[in-house]
Amino acid sequence: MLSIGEFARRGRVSVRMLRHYDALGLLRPATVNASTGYRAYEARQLVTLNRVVALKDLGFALAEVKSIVEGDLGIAELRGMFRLRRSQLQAGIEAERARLASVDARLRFLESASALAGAEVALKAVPAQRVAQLCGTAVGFEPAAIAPVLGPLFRQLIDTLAAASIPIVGPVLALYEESPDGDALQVRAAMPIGSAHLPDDCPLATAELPPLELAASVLHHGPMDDVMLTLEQLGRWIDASPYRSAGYNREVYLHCGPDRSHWVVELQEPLRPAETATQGA
Amino acid sequence: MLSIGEFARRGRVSVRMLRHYDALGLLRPATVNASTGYRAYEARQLVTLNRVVALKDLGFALAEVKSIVEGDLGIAELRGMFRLRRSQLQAGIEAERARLASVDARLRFLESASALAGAEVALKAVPAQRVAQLCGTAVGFEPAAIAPVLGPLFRQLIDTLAAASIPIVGPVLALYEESPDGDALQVRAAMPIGSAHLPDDCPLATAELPPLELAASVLHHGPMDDVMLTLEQLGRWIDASPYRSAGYNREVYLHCGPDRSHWVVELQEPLRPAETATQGA
DNA sequence: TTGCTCCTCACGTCACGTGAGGTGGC
DNA sequence: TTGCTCCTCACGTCACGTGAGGTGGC
Repeated sequence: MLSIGEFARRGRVSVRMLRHYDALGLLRPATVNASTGYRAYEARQLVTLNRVVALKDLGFALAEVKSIVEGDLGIAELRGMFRLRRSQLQAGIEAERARLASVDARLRFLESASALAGAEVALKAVPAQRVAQLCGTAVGFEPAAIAPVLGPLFRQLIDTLAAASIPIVGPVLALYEESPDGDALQVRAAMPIGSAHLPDDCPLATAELPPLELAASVLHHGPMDDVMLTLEQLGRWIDASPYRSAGYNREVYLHCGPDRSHWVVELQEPLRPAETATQGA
Repeated sequence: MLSIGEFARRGRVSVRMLRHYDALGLLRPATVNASTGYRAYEARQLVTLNRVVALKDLGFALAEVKSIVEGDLGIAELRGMFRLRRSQLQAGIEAERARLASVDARLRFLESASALAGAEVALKAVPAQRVAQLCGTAVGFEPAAIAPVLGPLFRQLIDTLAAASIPIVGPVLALYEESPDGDALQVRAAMPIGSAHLPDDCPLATAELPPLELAASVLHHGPMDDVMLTLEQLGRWIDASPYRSAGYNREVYLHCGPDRSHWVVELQEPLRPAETATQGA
């Protein structure tokens, strides 16, 4: 028989953990002294303790560990628990990898001199353009919600124009508007087509994009997942300028080949002078 | 100005989170109605909210998020935080991968018929053997603590015997004993050498391994990281038998090539009859 | 008046860590 | 008597979720 301290040392766990497992009914001491309350464990209980620790280390909650070690689960239920845990682990690894990629992007950003100066933000005017366009709706405002909407729109737009032999006169654009209920984002994919005429059976709409009298322009390099970093830089530049944002920014896809890390996208944020600013929502 | 409900919907967060961020001083509403306590946010605060959410999603604690968004960190400190987070993420991914491998091993184990029957556990007697041996100390009892100790011992043992041209008469063994203070594990790598004579300058010791009059034997297939599963199976078999464990098991490395998933290791657990059993610690 | 939104406590979550305050055996 | 180990509360951790109980504007 081992005292709780001995048992804890042998099992490489804390005394507090053993008391906790006792309280949960997960691992009860073999005997408890009725007068002193001292717990006593048998050496063979180390096997159970090791199982508990191993299962806990796999990420099971103690309630799950309890049902597993108590052996009142059928083989099918056991398999179910482990399969569930496996899929959770896989999903967790994927999520962590995405986080790591994002942290890496921020580090690259911090280490590039551009992050310090923000020197490439420039004021410009954007002329009106005639475009062929397609619309969609994204459920969120973040890049991960927009990409799966915008991607297919771009593809359909390009394929349709190519099939109709419409000449393209500039890089493809993305434009955003709030949806009426304010909960979603209207996404617009647009391609400049000059004065070209669309065939009657064409599923695309034409539109006249209004000019931007005054816009802040900056180039984003890399995958659009990281565009928030460049947008933050743009936001800081605008905050320090005598202007304020006057709406959602346009995206001009200057270079978008198969390697997403080499994309170049111009962000054009419409501006208005600060004195009359009422922040566009 | 937006009510807390509006702001929460736009920012895709809960109202409770906004109140929490207010309480922490992480994101204060632009104004608070002095009589009603109603919070009011400006639309431009959505930018800050999005930064907060993005940083939180990267796994930063709210206190860290606060110091980052407040901008009172130098570029070096920022870099330090992101580098730390990166290494934490990398370590976390590695740990999750190890867990996943372990869960997979358990699933394979559950799905193999052997897990159900445990039929290959057998009683046997192990004769005495003369061995050359090397000893080491592992800081823990788990496979991950033992492997880095045992591996080099095996390699040194095999290399030394080969250099001395000592013929080997059986598979290599591992034996375990508790260290005197009970906190660590003595690890012994042993190679049967029959009656061969070791040269005087040989760093190896010879020893006579005592026989095991009665042992439970089972084969473990796969990497030793998963040996606990087979040991559990062995433990259940012994529990159901009229015997009890009488010490640490020996490991006989029958097949241990470069592909660890094809290893075959016999586990030999010394037994004594249950009636006289006092569990050897 | 009925809904709806807003408010402030305050408890619960999860697996313990960490004292506080006290007791029992060498 | 002094250490050492053991005991039982009970609060703190972290980022909120979830009521409870109440108020203000349409």
